[in-house]
Amino acid sequence: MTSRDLATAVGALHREAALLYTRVARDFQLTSQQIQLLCALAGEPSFGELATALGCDKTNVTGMVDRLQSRGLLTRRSDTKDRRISRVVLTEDGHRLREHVRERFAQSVAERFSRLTPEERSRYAALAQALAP
Amino acid sequence: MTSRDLATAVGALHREAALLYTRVARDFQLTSQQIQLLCALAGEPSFGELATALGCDKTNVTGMVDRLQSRGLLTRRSDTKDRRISRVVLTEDGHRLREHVRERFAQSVAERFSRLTPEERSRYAALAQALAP
DNA sequence: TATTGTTATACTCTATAACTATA
DNA sequence: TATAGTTATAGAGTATAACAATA
Repeated sequence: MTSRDLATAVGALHREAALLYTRVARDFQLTSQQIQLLCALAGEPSFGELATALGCDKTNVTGMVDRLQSRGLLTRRSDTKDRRISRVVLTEDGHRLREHVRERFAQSVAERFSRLTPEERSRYAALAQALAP
Repeated sequence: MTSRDLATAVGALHREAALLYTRVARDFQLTSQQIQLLCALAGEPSFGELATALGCDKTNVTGMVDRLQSRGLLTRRSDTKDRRISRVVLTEDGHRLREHVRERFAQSVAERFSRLTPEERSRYAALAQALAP
């Protein structure tokens, strides 16, 4: 498999996943970026850590957290050691919603991959070979 | 591999690809969505076909095409059979740029996957198994 | 009547620069 | 001085509703 073929397969899988994220997000009245922020919350990350995980600037995280906080899904907590740092904490509602989102996304992925055309299947099989050691 | 594990791996690959797209796009002074529109241009799609391929509303395609057209990368062409339909055509500059973008993205993907940590590699290997027939 | 692309509107995401409060 | 989060700003992506041209 050439690097171009690998890139094509990765691009196809990326678009596929993006469509699923968008659909799931809409079902929950959220944006795709918002459910990705929720699912990226491991522990209690700082704003900077969230920005790195999401691949965007830290200035954007402020607004995204604002909007999710105003919906009661998460809160800010001051770091006890370094008072410059704010940490993002899921509320109970946030935990519940994230669990539902993950479950729904997993269902969507499973369903989508069970309905691949032969062409799509062979493309992903080639991707699988390239990824395997 | 459970459907949750599959979804986790797909999500990780999606985020990985998104970061690569963003970086490549910035190198060409474009947005991630713009290079995805360019790369999604197979033949001479209508606006509606583009919207479906990109997973967004047709109303957004108008603006995205406007911006790329003002940079000389593509043009509109009226369908000869149905005058309601406009088709999007890459210019010569557009073809050249798309080729460079694809090459750069392929390089980025190849380089990224050559530097996976053992943990990442095993996660993707599990994904590969789930994707293989 | 239905469909295609467009416009208007409102909201979200995004990066850059300048600011504050902490370190 | 340097860093973390914020604000202001500008541009781009997004969906909904309403519209003109065409079928």
